[in-house]
Amino acid sequence: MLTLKQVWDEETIQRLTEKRKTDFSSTVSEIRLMDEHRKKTQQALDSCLQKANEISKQVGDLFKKGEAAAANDLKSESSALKEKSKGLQEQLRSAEEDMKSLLYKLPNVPHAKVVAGVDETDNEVVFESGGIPAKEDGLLPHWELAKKHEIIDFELGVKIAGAGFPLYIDKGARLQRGLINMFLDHNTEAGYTEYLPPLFVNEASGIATGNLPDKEGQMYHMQVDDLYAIPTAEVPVTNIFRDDIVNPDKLPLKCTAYTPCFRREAGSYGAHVRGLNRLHQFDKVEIVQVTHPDKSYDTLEEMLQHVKALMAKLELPYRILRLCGGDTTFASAMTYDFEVWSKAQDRWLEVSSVSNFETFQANRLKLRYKDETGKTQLCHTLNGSSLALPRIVAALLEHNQNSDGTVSMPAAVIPYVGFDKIG
RNA sequence: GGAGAGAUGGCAGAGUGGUUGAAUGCGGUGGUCUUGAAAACCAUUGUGCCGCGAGGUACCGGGGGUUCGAAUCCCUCUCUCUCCGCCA
Repeated sequence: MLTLKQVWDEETIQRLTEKRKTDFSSTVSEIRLMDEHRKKTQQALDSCLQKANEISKQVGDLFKKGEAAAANDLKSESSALKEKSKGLQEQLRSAEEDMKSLLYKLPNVPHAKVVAGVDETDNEVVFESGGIPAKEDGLLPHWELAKKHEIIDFELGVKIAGAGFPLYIDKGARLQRGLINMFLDHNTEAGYTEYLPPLFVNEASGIATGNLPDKEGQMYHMQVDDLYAIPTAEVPVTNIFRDDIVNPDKLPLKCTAYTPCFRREAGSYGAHVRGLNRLHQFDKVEIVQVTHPDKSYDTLEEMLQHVKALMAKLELPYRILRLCGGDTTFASAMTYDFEVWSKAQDRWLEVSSVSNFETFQANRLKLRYKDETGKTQLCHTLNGSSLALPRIVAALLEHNQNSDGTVSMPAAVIPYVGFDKIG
């Protein structure tokens, strides 16, 4: 959520409008109006309460002195004030609520470097690891390779749970486990602290990360206990720092966590969701950083390099996009997407998204630090996948298939999975 | 699932209607002392909102009520702990 200061700042709103190519002016002016109303109400309420407090003291004194008659006169005055304050309090509460729901409507302001744009066609390719490999005949898509080698069974997954819940078997299962370990090691070696968080979160956590109340339909909800299955480790990990005022000497905070991720993906069907392309349950290793505002773009760059190094170990063709304003996710100020090339599907697959949220998340989380002058300031938060498993596995299988039908493992993966070949 | 206890500042822990934003201890920060450190001593040490500021106001798990006045009394919700049962 944007801060009120940002909403009042003309330049900021201009950039928001320009970069996302969307007109937010009506929401902005509503918020500003509501903010002024809120301030006035607050002032009226405070002075009303101040009077009431003074009278209460006087009444106490009068009773002590035994002047009951005078005290009773003041009592009625106080009652009137109380009535008035009740109304004001109600006004203030509803003004604050209205303002909040209006604020929730505004997405983050893209960074100045982000290009203005509407959708993915405006995204910039900022890095390519070596170009798209030439087309070959007879390549099998990963779901056929998975079937052939009996390493992922989608039908059995349907039997047990439903579509989008694959069953990994034997080397397929070991590949998952090995990759998770490899990714986590890569992160902890770079100084990230490993967490194993709860896979279900309460409502407060969902609200703090912005998954609730709006995107409710995207998460699995356990009604009996009112818990939500996490769509990403970002939710529990970020909530570690909810309502925190951290010591600035401790920044940056670097966290990594492996979790399964659960997504309802309501309304997405068709050829593009085949195989491992889009699932209801998948595994992902996440990295999260909390930084000083001055450092967050250096950190974003560092995270980019970090994920690049991991991609290099996997030896897959990939590229990095810097998303344009309109394609940058709601909470993000700058996002880089990593995409691997799917050789058999002949298309790019997103495997990581690295974002700087600046204060957008921290504001809702109330994640702050104390600056040199002792004032509390919002931290910046960043996160990224390093990496999401399914599409990596898809690309890995397709990219490394040999003419005899077997699939080789990249050198860096072999010690983690304990085999060099499938089939 | 049954029975009971509790929820107060970074932590521990007082406070049962009137300068209590809250004793005390620990921790943190600054200082004195010291070659340095420790110890000791002194001071300081929550957050939000409104206000240029002085200052005001709110917050003792959440919500509601009683009262001129509530951390303190009442109702309600949530959570935590202990014992029993069940169980990886």
